[in-house]
Amino acid sequence: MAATIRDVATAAGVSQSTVSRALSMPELVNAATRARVLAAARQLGYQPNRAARGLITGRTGNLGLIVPDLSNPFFSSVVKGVQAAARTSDYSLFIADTDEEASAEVELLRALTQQVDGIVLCSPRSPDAELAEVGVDSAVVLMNRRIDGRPSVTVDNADGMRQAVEHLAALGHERIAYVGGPRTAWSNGQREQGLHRSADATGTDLVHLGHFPPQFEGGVAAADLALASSATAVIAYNDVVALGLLSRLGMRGVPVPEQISVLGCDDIGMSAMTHPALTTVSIPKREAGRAGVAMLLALLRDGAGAAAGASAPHRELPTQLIVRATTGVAPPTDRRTAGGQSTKGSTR
Amino acid sequence: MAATIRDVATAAGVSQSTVSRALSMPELVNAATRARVLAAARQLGYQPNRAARGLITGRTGNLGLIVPDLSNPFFSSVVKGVQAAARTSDYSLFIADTDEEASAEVELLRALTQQVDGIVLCSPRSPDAELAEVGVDSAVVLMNRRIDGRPSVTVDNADGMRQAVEHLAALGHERIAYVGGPRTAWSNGQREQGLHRSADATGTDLVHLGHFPPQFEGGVAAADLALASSATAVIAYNDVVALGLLSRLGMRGVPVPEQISVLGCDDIGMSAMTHPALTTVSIPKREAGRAGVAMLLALLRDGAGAAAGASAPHRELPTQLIVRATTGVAPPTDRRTAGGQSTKGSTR
DNA sequence: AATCCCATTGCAAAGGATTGCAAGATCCCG
DNA sequence: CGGGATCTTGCAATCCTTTGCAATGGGATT
Repeated sequence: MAATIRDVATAAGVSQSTVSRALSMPELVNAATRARVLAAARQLGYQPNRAARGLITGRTGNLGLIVPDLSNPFFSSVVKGVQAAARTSDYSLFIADTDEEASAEVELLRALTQQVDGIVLCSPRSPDAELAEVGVDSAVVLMNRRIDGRPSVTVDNADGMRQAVEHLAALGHERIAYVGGPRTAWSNGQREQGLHRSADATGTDLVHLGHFPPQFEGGVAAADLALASSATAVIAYNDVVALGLLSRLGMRGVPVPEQISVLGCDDIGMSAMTHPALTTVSIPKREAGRAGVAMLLALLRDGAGAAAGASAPHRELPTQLIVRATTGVAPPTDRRTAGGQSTKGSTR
Repeated sequence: MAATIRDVATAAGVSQSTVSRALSMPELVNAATRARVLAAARQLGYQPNRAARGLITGRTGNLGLIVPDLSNPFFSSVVKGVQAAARTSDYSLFIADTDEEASAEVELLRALTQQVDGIVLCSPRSPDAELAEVGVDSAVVLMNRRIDGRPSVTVDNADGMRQAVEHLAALGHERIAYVGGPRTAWSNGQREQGLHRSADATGTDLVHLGHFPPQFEGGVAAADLALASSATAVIAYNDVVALGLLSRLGMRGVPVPEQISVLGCDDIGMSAMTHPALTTVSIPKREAGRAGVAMLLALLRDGAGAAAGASAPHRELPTQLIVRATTGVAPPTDRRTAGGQSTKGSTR
């Protein structure tokens, strides 16, 4: 049905090879011939068949992206960055969502690997060991996860937490609660480390409330624990969780930030729009997506094998605290546990 | 590098054709031979090269999905439905985001068309005419848009609006404002029609506030107009816009639903989580995604050409009003414009 | 004028899988 | 035991491009 290279060749009165060259290595063919070929190609609406090309060149012109949850605004932003970068480089993008299931990751990785030239694996939940054995043959860039010897793009989570803790400490908070994300999320580990270090450095207490699903409901569930912890500030694993916190706090009539300060992470669009607007550690999501693709393409250019060697490229993007309205000066000591009293939980 | 069908053939001591048949038409080959082939294939980790297969069969095993904005929760839900359905049918999915730009649609459609067997085009913003000339060669299922002679999946927007208006009328509202979505969105037109019809039927006034971007900011911008319109209830094009409305109303200190009721559309996850929780017209998003894929696959099975004929399949999914907390009885007449007084705009 | 070079172009071989056709084997029935 | 039907299996063509190699022809050099 569609025009093939033969049709173009016939129409232009040349051989297939000449058509092929006219299109992909223009300097090798005579200007006049090239013009004739291009005209014929345009007129027939010719577009090279990517399957056939892929068959012989061994490259597909496709990239893959695997994320834990497309409906998480953090990931949609990353996706947009990846998408934009892929498109400007003339690559098409396969996107797969694992629904936060670690087992789906390797499976998808395997399924995708043969149809793409490279994969951006975003925030993988699988243990290092499983990840290690996959994707050795195709280029894979890890995002939000660092494994020795593998290319990766990360953000400086620890520094973000440092900014957050210092901000809170400066406001007089002495006891800070952390609502943890998935145990399997590398970035969660990073944040906890940064948190502990900064808490020590500033001499503030850090109470870890546990691990919660990185969703709104997770925050809702954590809110009461936060209140009962007698902390005057809560840092959430991400903004969505922070929104959940805010929601439950509002429901219980706890004024934010008067009684308790709330701080998120990611800076999703929604965060600026709540009341009060959420103070958060901003992550350059789109930029991360773009960087991932850039790294992938560089890998492909230099030969994927080369990168498997000792020096896997790594890029770390900065984070930035955005102070909005959910953080304020710590309440005077006597008011500290006032709001939490309605629940009969201990203050610990 | 990877094992090819030849390797398997050699290992199993049969010809390539036998391997091919053993894998894709098992009943045609002797049980013993088949077992031998399968063993060899498994042992070598053989996976058929999709490009090569696609070259000869003319099918890629891929589907495409085009949406206006991946970061809109409505679309992420649709994506999830499409994704799930595609995966269970062993298709891979290309996803493209047009960033709400109509021109990107045809472009992407064209680019994608050669790499996929079929495309789900979700909520296209392009005019009918442009859409008509594209994708005649590959199967395209329209979603949230109906064009004669083209397969489509839609939801019963008009009925959703009927439910909304009747709900409000029953609560005593006599003047309802509508915050319109993009002029180019088919579903917006449908909603307006349903709105007018139901307003007439119930004898309520309908005031159209104009067209706004289908984002949070759109709702923020529309809130003041709504207040000034002296309507006692506002229906928003979608939930995200409704959230924007709520935010701005909150900022102005207008109590919802005491002074004004707010009603959204889509039922995105967030809607149930706001305070007060948003009354909305729920759309079966995932189901729509699944239905789109199902239709696409049916089309492919029956030969895409056949469907181009007179009877393009169409499926309309129901909508369902979900009453939550942002709608309440209309305020008594004397209070009607009270809250709006702080702005000096007229009550019209 | 003979030689050599270079630019340009065509031939034909991949690349990996599917599939129509035909051949060989097996089996049943008369 | 012969003939036909039924299973199995292999051969070889085909899908569309890319690309190494060779051939052609003209121009420049000696």
